[in-house]
Amino acid sequence: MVARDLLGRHLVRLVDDSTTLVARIVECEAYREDDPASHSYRGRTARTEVMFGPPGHLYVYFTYGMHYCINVVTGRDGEGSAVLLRAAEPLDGTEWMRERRGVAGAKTMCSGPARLTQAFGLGRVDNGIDLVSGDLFVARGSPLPEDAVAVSPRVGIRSAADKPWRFVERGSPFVSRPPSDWPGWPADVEGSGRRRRRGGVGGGRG
DNA sequence: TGATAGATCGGCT
DNA sequence: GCCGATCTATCAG
Repeated sequence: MVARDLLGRHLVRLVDDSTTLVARIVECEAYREDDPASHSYRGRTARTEVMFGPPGHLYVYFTYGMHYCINVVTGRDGEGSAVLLRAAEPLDGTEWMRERRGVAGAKTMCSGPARLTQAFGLGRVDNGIDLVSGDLFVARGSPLPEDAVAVSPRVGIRSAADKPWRFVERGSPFVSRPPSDWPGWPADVEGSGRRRRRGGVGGGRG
């Protein structure tokens, strides 16, 4: 599975001659065309067009009115599959990221899909860029051994929430939300914390 | 045309 | 721990 294979690899962006951003991917989620939680589930639209394009491209989407998230398109041309990059451990270029993020701590620098996107200075304009020939790409990094990978249900979705298509590095402090089966994190997924509120979000227009 | 849900984060209590 | 901000696509009528 591609999503699992991305863990431990390095996300690299060449900003300019003196600045290179490197972050080690510690958390990601798989989204497929036949997956109700995926943007591509309802078919090809102008927004999800990139997802259906050839693999190795970047799919950037905007959500909740204020956040961008980045995905790596994995499916063949015409297939709407992608992997959401949820969290990473900053390795290099952290000062540049810090300016972008406005936070000091490394732990919260990239610990969330929107945070990671912001830290790398990515946005809507980067939607559809080529991850092979451009200045943003995924390097080999250090692939994780099998026993270092934890699998859990995905975060923040209602449909297909039972699908264990979220992959995280076991024990990493840089993940967005530790899975419920980690020691010291009882029942985080279902019980406490962020329940999806209802009725307060819709209707907004800009 | 209007209503609703959504792969979130940060601030305030 | 809870709530607000604010854009986009889809569905219903």
